[in-house]
Amino acid sequence: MAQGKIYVSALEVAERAGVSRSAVSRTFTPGASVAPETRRKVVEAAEALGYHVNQLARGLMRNESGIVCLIVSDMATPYRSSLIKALTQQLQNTGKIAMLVNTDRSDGSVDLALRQAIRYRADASIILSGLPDKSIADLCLKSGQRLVLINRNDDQEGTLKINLDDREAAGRVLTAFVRAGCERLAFANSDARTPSLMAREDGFVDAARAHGLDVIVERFGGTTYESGKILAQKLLTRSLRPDAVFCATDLLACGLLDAARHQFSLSVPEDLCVAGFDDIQQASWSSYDLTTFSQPVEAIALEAVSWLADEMDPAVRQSHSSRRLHAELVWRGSIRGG
Amino acid sequence: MAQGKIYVSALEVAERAGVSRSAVSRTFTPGASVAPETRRKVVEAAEALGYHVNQLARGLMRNESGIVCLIVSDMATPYRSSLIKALTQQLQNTGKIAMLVNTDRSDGSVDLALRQAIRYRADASIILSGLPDKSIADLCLKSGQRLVLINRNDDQEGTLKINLDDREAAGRVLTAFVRAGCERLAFANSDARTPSLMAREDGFVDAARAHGLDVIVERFGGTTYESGKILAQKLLTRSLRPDAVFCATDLLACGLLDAARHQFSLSVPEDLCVAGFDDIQQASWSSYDLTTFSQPVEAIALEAVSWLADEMDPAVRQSHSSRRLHAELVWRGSIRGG
DNA sequence: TTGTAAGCGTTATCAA
DNA sequence: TTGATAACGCTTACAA
Repeated sequence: MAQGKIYVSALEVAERAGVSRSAVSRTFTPGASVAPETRRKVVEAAEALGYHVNQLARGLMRNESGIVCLIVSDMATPYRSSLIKALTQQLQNTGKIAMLVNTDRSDGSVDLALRQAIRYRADASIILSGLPDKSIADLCLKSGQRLVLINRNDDQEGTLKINLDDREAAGRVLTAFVRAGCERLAFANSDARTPSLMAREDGFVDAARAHGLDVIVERFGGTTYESGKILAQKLLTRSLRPDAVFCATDLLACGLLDAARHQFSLSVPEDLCVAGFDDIQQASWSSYDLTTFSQPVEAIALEAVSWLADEMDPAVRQSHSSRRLHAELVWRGSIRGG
Repeated sequence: MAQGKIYVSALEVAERAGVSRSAVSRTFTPGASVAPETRRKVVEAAEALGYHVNQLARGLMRNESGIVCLIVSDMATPYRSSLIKALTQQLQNTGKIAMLVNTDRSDGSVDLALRQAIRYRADASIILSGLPDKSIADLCLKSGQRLVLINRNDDQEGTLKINLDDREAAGRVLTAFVRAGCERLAFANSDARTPSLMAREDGFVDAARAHGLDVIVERFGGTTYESGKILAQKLLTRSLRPDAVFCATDLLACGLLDAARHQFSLSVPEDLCVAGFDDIQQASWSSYDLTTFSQPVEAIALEAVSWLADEMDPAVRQSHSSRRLHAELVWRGSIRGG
């Protein structure tokens, strides 16, 4: 039990300033009418006393906590952490504050996180990984909490879904591979089967088929560097070795590249063309120099936060509940003939 | 204004269960005395209604919000994000929840973050970057909010300071360099001059001097990959080229390694030995294979969180207010003769 | 073990 | 513009 928390209250400020507590309240409520002289006295007293509005109480009254809950797994990953950074920053810019909840791969863990969001009466929850149970998501929505899903698709009504044009992006890599003269194509995926990963895979396979080409698909583990190395083993030991691999994420691509060069002594892009997805920092490092797609993290964060800030009636909100953002191809040296 | 948030309250649960609201409250208060039959009725009603305790109201009454504020800059960086992950996880394990505040390099930004922590009546704040103004830190402490400083040193009383044995670690790299037969030593640092970075630098320089060796010190920019590349330019174009560089962080080391190999065509560790600090993921990637020091993130998080959970009177807490953790040398291939 | 009632620090309503 | 007063949803003596 944390003891002895003794913050100064509006009442003390009011007494010191010689005004009513309502005057104090108004002084700290943007847009409330308070005489300049009164405001001055209040501000002075507040500063002298070290007064800070109690957001717990304010949230209770206003029915608006200012809290937005970020629900994430694998948050130490380059892409995830950059998204978290963008989101917290944008939230702060609009006067909100981020609460961060870690989830693991287990099914109920998103639900648990959402329950925590409800307990703290978060104004909204942004889900970066996993998918909540329908019943708990419904509870959030019914309670007036907004829900944003990033890179998942789900038919929940009243939520904002932000996605990329993964399928189309996959088609663009294929074109690049074909132009580079590649013929034996492969796709390296994790076995997680999340919507965005599958969209990249399907998009690539379909586009290849349209060109009359086949794709070797391998899936393994999570979207990690280590999985990338293993996928390299599986792909590069084949009798008909692929000459182009599209990796579902940059992390996979980095692992695959390292294995290709150091274990299989292949030259990139001469012997093997590689593309990734996410444009994490490391993709630009000269050891990788990876051609990839940039995740528009700032744009994603902006979409999410401005949708949250938007005051619109539920009907309108619903009709604007899905955003598709563009993943830009970032040309680097891992595909021939950029 | 978020409208229409309509959560079910304890009163509604009480009515449905046919008990008083205090019975409901007690049911959700661990260790409160309530008859099994009453509890059953309450739990049933709560589940049917989708009731969740309002932490805003509970925090107001109990004078304990359950919120811990994490104050961080450069949170998308590998080391920082892994520390954030460990902290949020451990906090969740003890029933607390993390609030995340982004700071930039500017001076007042930590103060602003701390003010936010005060407004939400956070039980504690953990500062990972920057240093608060004494007056505001005092306000936190006086208000009963606990303060944890990671990798900063400051003489604030009543705060927990967690540090590593940076100086000693630096001495251990020096020994390794000397054993490897290196003679022209260099230290690559950012110009940020934070306590831990300076401790590594000073420790290295002093240890070298004790061996009768000089150290070329270069400082530039932030602790980033790009700075590492620039530092490589500065160090490796010297007429007497260093044959060993200790980099203040792994990110610097990665940049320096890439420049050394790709721009200066040097072999590591044959022509140049390199060591880093932090043991970020990328240090273990085969393109880097960097000898470095591991940041004991889990141990750091554990120290912080258990100190927060500890109920002790202020006097005792003060005498236990500083922890020094050990940074373990992780041997990889960037120094000869491991 | 249970219920009643007071109080936590705010804001919103409504006269003045 | 200002001040009293009633909420907000909860916990916690205190009494039953």
